[in-house]
Amino acid sequence: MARRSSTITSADVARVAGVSKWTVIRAFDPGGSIAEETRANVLKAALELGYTPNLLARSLATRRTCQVALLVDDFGNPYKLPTLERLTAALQREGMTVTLLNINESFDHLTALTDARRRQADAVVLFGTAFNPGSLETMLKGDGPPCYVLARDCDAEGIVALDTDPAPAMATISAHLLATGRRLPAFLCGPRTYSTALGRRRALRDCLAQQGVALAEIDAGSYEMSSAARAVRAFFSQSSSSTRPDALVCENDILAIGAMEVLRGELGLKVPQDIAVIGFDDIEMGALPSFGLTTWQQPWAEMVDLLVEYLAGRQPPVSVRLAGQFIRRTSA
Amino acid sequence: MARRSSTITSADVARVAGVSKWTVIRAFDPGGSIAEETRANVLKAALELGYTPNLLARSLATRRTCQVALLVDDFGNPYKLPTLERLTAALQREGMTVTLLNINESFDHLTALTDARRRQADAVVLFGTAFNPGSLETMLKGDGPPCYVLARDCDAEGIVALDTDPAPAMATISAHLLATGRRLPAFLCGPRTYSTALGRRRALRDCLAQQGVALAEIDAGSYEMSSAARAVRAFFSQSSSSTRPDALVCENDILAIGAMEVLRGELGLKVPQDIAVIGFDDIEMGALPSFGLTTWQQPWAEMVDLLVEYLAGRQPPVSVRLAGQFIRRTSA
DNA sequence: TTGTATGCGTTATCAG
DNA sequence: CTGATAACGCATACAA
Repeated sequence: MARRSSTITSADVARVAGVSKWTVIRAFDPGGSIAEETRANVLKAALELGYTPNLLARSLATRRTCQVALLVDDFGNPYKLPTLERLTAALQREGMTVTLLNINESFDHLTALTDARRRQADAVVLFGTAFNPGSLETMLKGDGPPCYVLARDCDAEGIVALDTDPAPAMATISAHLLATGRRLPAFLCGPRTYSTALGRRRALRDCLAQQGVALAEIDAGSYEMSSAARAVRAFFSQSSSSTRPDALVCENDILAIGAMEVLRGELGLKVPQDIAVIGFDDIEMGALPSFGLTTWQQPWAEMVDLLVEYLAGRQPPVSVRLAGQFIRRTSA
Repeated sequence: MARRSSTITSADVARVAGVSKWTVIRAFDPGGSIAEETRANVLKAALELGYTPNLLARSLATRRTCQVALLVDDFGNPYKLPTLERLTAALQREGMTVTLLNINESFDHLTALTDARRRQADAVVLFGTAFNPGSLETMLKGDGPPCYVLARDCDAEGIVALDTDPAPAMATISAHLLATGRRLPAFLCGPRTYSTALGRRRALRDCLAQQGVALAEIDAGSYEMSSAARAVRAFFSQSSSSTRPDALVCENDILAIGAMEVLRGELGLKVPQDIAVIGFDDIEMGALPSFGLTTWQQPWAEMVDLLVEYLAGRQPPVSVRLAGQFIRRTSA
């Protein structure tokens, strides 16, 4: 193979330092048995030449890349950004780095998982993506990196999921609604393919049913504010004043804000007087005085930190469902 | 070196298919000269064994990783998310993948650039990060991957920057303000270390000065809404009714919204009657009826698409300053 | 069309 | 403590 690159390698440094290339490598190994004087010489030569170890070659030999493949598909939800920020920062502190894989129509889970395998990623993290647990299981069959699911539940075999438990959240929300006199609650959910939609809705419905209260259901079909606006507009224009919901619980904050804009801006309803609005996630936007969105805070920091413990190998990976916290503001 | 892994390699497939490992590799090379029958056999064996080429080994040999290191530091600005989405999607379409590097106190540009070099990234993209052009130049000295700067200007040697030109933006905004009778404009900017702060402010000041109008300056110090709120609160509480600004141009939409919340919610001012508010970026939130933020849209799609052309090697990389577009809503 | 030798830059292991 | 040899899995050039 023709040498057509000018990359500086350990052999180059070795030549300059007057040692063998293995000694050069030892100089870069914190625990390498090497004389201090030799190491100093090598490091000096390395600095002169601008040498830096090639991680590709290292990974090939050690079978560790220190890279985590992160699969994301809903870029419309702003909560992803702070979570991404915390996750990347924490992993970088551990010497690991994140490869971001955007899941969409032309790049599905299988493609992404294959890419992660071919790149020898140390682990794969599915961050809030919509997936079919069954097909995921078959995709992960055989060898391949360990797989973690963040912010979504998943009972597939051998997959560790870190999720927010909908039960306490919806129990609290239900109690709050009933305590504040709401009797005609509705639930606004996004795409049906997301398990969170089902989980949260069912949890809320069950809680309300125990008190003899029914839950109306509105389908936005996606997690976009405009979809929420459209769905709310359609639903409320068809409901008479006696059947009109007096509370709207939304699958996430984005939907809640999209709904609120229509309720207040177009339908002239007052929040919370005419209708209570509750979200889920606790995104920054919801905290603005203009919205004052009452919501359920997902324990992002906790989830991310725990995930990093797993990835760093400090704790044995176990699926968990964390609680989160009720954030009461002015919208309910 | 002991063989301690169960990774399936081309040799394994070769054994099953009854050919040499080089033939296996040819089967996975779209342009490889190989008999159709042989290829079919090999692919069948590969499928059985679950073989997939090891990109690490390939990259080591070809000296191409098809990985782009993306350096990001301001995770507080929601516009990053859609841009990230478009960039990753476009690159994945080109067979490239993004490694996300979070720049912060404990992981600076030098660390990130070194990591990118060690990992043999094909290119480095600085996405709206605050950096010192001088030190960047020295860091990039020598070999190393080509470096691109997205959403920020940069005249460092050998660096290609894709940016929004502040001149036409501020000319338009200035004209709009004057045409709508504003005479006491102020500019709200984020951290001083960001070149956009200086560029936009200076451009606006120059335009206004030509018409004999002075520009007051408010310093938020960071890109957080709370900082904007604090700065606006402080500034307006000190200004008398005759010196109070009648227009507030903000370095970005986040600052604009933070400011608006205080202006309307705390100071009881009407937007745009009492004061016009203008942002920069055009984030989704600003388009909500509750804000109706008039702003300057950065041409994200254009910038990203052009960057991808460069990265894919279809166009010779050249620094550009794109125009963008005035988005007039209700706030000014 | 197929097989062979050699190189990519590192790590692991062993000999001195 | 240092040097040497074999591996990691694939690509390239060349020979058959």
